[in-house]
Amino acid sequence: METLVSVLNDIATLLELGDENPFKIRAIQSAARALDDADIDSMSLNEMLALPGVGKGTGELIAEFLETGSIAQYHQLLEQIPESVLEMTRLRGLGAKKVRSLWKELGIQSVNELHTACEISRVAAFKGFGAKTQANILEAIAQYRSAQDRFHLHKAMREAERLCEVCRAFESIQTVEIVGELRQGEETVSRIALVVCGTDILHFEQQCKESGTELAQGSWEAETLCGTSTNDIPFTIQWATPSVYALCLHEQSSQAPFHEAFVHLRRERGIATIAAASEAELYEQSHLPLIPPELRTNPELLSDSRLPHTLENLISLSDIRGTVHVHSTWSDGKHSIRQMAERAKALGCEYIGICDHSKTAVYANGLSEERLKRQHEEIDALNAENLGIRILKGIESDILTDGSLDYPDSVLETFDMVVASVHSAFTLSHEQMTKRLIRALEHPATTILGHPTGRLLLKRKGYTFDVDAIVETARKHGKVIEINANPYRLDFSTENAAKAHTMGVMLSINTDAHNCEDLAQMHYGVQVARRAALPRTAILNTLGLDDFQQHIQSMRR
DNA sequence: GCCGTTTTCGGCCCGACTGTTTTCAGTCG
Repeated sequence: METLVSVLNDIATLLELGDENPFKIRAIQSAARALDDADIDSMSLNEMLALPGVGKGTGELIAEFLETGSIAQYHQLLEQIPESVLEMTRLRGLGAKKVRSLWKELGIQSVNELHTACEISRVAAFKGFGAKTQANILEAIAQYRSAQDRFHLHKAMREAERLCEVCRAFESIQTVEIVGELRQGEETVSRIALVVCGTDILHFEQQCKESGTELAQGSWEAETLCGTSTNDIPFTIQWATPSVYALCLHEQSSQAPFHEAFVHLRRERGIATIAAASEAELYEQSHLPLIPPELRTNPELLSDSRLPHTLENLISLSDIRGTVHVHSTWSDGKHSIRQMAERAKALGCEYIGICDHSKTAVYANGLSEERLKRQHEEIDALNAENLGIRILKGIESDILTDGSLDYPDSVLETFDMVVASVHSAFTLSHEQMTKRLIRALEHPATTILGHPTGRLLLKRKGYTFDVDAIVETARKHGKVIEINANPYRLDFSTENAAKAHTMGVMLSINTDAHNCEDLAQMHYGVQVARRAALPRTAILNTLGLDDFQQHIQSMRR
């Protein structure tokens, strides 16, 4: 979906492809950046026009977009430059300059043509490019294509919830449930899946047709409506009558082998009926405790003697007592410390750990030692107001290339907690990166290793290092490893989180929120932990304020 | 195109990394 920020950035890229004045391009990009960094959803046009970096020219574009939902200049540019050329700039490692020379001098007009050109080594032979670049392009294309039919959780979830609302408004529908990959907590999803319950399918079909939504364009396959949402995410809506609804929910919210084993077990236990009011009732009929969708993967779980214990202790969102590793306007966040704290409190948190970027992260407005002092004064003042939530002084310290942290020890001592993260030099060797992370974990000031692998889902693989050695170092020094709940990251993964827990390392589920809304993404991280079957005791931020503070203080010794 | 002043033009331009080059252009966070 085109947003104001994405259209402005596309205009800038198109101008760059057309060899416009670089300073003009940068001006548009910096206006787009200013809008992206600001909280524009709650801003008036005049407030947007007052942002630094927004002047007369971009101001007119913004006004046009707000009024018409589009920008004429964008469409004019697309008449001169094919959209498929613009698409090539989405490939990792290819910017507008390289794409322009491929397009203008080699006549390559699309990702497909670029792929062919690489395969016959036409690109490697071209000036400014070489064998390595060609190989990188092929890898970028493979990555791009594999990401094309998958979607980030939060984008699919937003669409799924909207489709649910549409269905809920139909008289023909009694209940609606999101199922499939979203409900099971996959890292990314290929489609949105809903199950709807009702008694009159013809009435439902009719209401879909008349809804004026994407449901009208869908096609029916048996009792399932298939289509594509306005954000180009495929969806399926399965129709179920009340008697089969619960079983249908179960089937659509489980891995196939698990569901088959479940049905088989029911048959073995002589359960003849398929009717049940809910999944809970299905499990009750089967003399089993309710297994949540995240764990419906391995059929062996059904006969696991530890199952009741696992389920009783399984982490859930309501166990979370605090949110640490969040950003504010002091670095690259959209909202102030006060705003973040108030929202966290509304979400039920007892404490919030403000961890803005450290000084090396210049592009993210990282904090100088001087600004840190002022930030700490602000936090002291806010805490003195008794907001009903404790604000902890934290930092997301860059782990420098040699594994050291970003401030001298005298400064590091002033924080309640330190999240240590890698933001640069991703391409160190396996050995060097391992050494780097070990050194960071060995620092007494380090509390949590942030987004440990550095992966960006559908975009970038993590850096390479010895996961076992890092987990072992964390165990040895009593350090905590993050499960970053941001749907672009989900880092540590379920597999790694399970490994860390097995090896005796605590994890912390952190949103890494850069604005108030993202504080509500905690549940994506909780899903990662639930898929790993982690108990609440494995998660640092299930501790209440006093225990949490005691724990992080004891880690320094 | 934006900005700011030594103010209506001229400068803007982080810094690390990569891959291509033999000194630098392009990309990215």
